[in-house]
Amino acid sequence: MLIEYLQEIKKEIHSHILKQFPSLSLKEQDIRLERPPQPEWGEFAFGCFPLSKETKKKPVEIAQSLAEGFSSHPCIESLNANGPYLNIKIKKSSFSQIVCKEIFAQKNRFGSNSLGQGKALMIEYSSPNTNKPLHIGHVRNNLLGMALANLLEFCGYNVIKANLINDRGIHICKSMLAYQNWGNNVTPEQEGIKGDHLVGKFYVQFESALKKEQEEYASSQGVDLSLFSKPYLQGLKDKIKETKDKPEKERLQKEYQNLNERAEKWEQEFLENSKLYSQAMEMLRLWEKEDPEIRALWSKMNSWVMKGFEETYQKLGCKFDKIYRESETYSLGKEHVEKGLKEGAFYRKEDGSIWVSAEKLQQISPDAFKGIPLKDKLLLRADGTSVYITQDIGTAILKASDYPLDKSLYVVASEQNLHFKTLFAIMKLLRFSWADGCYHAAYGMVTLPKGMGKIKSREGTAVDADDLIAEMTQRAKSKMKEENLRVEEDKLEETALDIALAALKIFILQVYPDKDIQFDPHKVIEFTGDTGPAIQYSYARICSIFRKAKEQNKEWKEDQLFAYDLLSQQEFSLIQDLSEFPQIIATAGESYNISLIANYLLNITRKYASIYAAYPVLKAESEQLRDARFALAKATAQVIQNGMSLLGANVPESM
RNA sequence: GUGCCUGUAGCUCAGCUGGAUAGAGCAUCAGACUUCUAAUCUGAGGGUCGCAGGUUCGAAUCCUGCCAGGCACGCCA
Repeated sequence: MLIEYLQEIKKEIHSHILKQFPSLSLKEQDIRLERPPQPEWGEFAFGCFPLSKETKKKPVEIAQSLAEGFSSHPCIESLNANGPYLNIKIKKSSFSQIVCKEIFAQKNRFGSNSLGQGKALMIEYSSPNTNKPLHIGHVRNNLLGMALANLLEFCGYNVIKANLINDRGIHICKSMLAYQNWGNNVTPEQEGIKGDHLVGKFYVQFESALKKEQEEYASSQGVDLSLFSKPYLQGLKDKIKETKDKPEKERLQKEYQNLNERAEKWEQEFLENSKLYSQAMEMLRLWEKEDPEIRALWSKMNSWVMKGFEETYQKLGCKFDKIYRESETYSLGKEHVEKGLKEGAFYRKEDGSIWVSAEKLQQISPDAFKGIPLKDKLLLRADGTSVYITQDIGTAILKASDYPLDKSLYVVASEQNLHFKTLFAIMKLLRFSWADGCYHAAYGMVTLPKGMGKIKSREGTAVDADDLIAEMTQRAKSKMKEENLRVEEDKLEETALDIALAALKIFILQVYPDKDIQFDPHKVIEFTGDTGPAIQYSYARICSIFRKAKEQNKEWKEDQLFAYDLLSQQEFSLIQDLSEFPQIIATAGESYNISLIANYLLNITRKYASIYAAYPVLKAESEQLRDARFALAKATAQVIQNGMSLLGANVPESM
């Protein structure tokens, strides 16, 4: 077994050190083996720095003396000193044998572990609003969520994938109102477009009508709207920064503050006078009162949207075990807020609204709120209607009562960091034992390049998920036709989609989750270089080798001892990379960091491509060498497949 | 203003639990298809790791301060 083998090497190094320096307090688990920068130097390296203090010798001397004093060991070929490092050369043949044998034996389980054995974990992701179609920002969420779910399942957790549908609120009513006003009772079927796109159209229509109304109102009041606009205010901000003259700077700052306040006030005033907005609010009230007509429209439009989402989910490979709807959880949230009030966790203001105090939050989670000048948080309005966090409280409690959860992950953008800190603290205040298992798996935004503003559906700057996938699939298809077409006609569509999705998934998942991703809608996601298709390409070429081998009657069976010692340094180095896959998975699983896997796959793909060009399998100089290369190819393909499947990407056998 | 995140090659990103000469891809230039799939490979050029201090035998990595960008601080969701 691989783990035992690596342990054995550590053990030997440890005991070898103690032989020379018996008085050391060094423990076996303190031995950290690294990988030398040059493969020729060896497979592992031990830096002698930590021994220097106790032995009162220089690391260089220690390495020297350790190398000289070594005789032999079944796994270790030789020890060499190189400066302060003790470089270890192992018996490559037996190591390769162990690695490949393990991969062949475990197949698609290779790399898995039992980190989460016996633990139930819920992962909530996607969580869409039912008023507009999914865009590139949602795609990042969906891909991260699905990949995390796969990864954690691979790490032994019993994973429950949940989706919380945001199907209630003023934004939903906006689309509904637009449909009622201008929709002429059209259906997605009549229009021939997906339901989410149709509803999204009405949402945009509402927003532009509202904007028009706003402009009209402004001119009737003699207000210059351009002074309140984002670009103008931003320009003023930039000017303040540039201004050196103090009095002038202060004057500008005052002007900025003044304008900001006026803008806010005016916005408020407009909404109070807006016919459209008050219609939408009236609709929300009717919805809360369960007005049958409004509820019927709501159900109809929601089902259109959900049907549209399901199509997109299916393409992206997103699956869910449990669907929660905000419309079904917010009243439970209200109940628990009332309960918390009775138990003294919250307090009630004179107007009847219910709050949690900043002090209580700070007390229960001091670390989370360290240094933050926290304000009291509203949990329930005076009129008894719920706010955003009310329904999240309800949903969290419902989740834990539906399943006995050890961990509960929320895949939500990092802009909501404070919200989740607050939510989790409230759960602790309500003394739920599972509150400590809650974790916000945050990720950065998908942004447009500088000067292009923000991604916003209602302003039409969003990159639509369906459009993007369709366009990429089209490009993959023409690319395949451009090459020698190696794919059967009936598999063309499917393969093109696989390639497009792999490109999209690797593009997004290779980036460290905390980082923002800059996405230029005018540039395409590439298919060449360090991309998803490159990983698939390596896999397809390996499959091709085995197909050709079969045609040429070159038999190969994996359950043999191969002459791995004939392999080149470069090839052996790849075997060592493959042996590290389980460790990558474990680290990724512990830190919820998907990008480690994507980058690992790109790394081994690059190495394999180089090996592919330099070391032919079928035309190897000897049969023994050929068989060893078969083994390496097979093992590489298996690891690529395992890694890609965690990222939710398919690997076609030809492309 | 306060807090969190980010700053590495022209561009997009790895590396960050301190360790050997800071790595890829794209773009640029020069090579390689009668060869297991050229969506590839080989090579070249390209870096004050935001800046300044500190800790250390050793810092892209840890600490402090500053600078720049993003986000949050709503009876919006």
